[in-house]
Amino acid sequence: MTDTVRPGRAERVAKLPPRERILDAAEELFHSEGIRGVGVQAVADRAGTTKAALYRHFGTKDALVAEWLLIVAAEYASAFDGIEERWRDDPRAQIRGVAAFVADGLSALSHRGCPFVNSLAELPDPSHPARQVIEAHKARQLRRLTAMCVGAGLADPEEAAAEITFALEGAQVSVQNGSVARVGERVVALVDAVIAWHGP
Amino acid sequence: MTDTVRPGRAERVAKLPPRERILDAAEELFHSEGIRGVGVQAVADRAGTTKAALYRHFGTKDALVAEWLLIVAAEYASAFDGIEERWRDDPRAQIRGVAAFVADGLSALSHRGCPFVNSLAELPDPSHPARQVIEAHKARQLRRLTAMCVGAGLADPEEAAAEITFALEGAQVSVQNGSVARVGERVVALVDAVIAWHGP
DNA sequence: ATGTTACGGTACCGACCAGTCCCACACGAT
DNA sequence: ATCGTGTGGGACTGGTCGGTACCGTAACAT
Repeated sequence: MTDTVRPGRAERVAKLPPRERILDAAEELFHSEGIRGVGVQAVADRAGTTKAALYRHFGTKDALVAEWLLIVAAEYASAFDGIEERWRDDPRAQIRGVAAFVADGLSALSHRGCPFVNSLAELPDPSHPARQVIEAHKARQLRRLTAMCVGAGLADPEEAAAEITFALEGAQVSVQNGSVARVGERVVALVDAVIAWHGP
Repeated sequence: MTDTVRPGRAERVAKLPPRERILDAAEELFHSEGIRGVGVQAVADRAGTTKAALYRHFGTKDALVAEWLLIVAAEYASAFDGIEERWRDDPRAQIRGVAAFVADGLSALSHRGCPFVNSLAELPDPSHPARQVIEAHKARQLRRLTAMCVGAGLADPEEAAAEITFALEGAQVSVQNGSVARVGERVVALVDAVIAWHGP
């Protein structure tokens, strides 16, 4: 009775090559359970493949972690692209769009915070291959935010971008421990205030 | 020649009872290497004692983690006490004092961020004994910050306290990845701006 | 002197870890 | 038909993990 035509989870993604399935599984498990809390066997199992295939493609757990974060960084970057595209000549609205994007991400159920921040907490070794991915992503994000602040004509764009970064990161952290309520609205309000504060 | 009178690290703290030495070792190792990255054997070694003694006192690694965080929370609380005492009838200065306190903590070399946030990233299990310690601490800190905002006569103290919390948490996160410069000054500036923004 | 207690030391357990190896099978190209 | 390649399956290694049990001893109270 279990072998009906209804495709199970493993079969739904069975059409993708093993490499993509492994990355999907890593995405899900690393984010929800933590990197060190997930063994490569568990990743291979959820991907419907084996450890051998995993090591054939990535060579190392650390490399898999780095590649996973690289994909997440690309997703963030394309979200930024969409925001810049949508409010093409209104940098102020772009900044608000970024804040709204983060606020939306907060409502994801059982939110575990920013994958980069969590990974940073789990990987204290500065030579870990994932570290440069994280730092590059954060630096790039700050650069884009700074460019938006420049475009918005803010008096001190670097300062404003830094403060907005604090707000966004802080909101993602605060949503993990349930102390602060209505985090989404409040981070948007704070970013708005920062824009107004530095505005022309 | 190695058994001179110069006391080694183990002897410097040898006067403290084993329980305190274990907690000191846990503090150091858990914070710098991460909870899951440190074995109980390593904690016992650095404490100059044995795993047996560690388990006699704490029963479980998880319990040791919880007790460590309890101590850190108490240290934060007493720092808040000192700040409230120092600017006894100037709540606005108290808030700035909190921001300066956090900013000072950022300059600690090889800063690994807030132990509570890092632990949260490492302990996704909501039933972990350390989780309630973390949540209680964060809630308490927000409550005290809100009280300061009330005392300062801010228009919307809950909102202001939440935004200040975002700023402080975000600064601690941002200092881990070196993307943002001058984090200390900037978080103080942001908190100042929030006060002014909500102020009467 | 005697008993109690906490201590340091160590051997040990079962479980899990990252990583390796070999095998049988399905496929596509020639 | 044959070959090479990537695959899923599983056994295996060496090491580390959290946690337990046992022992001899030093400190202290009585």
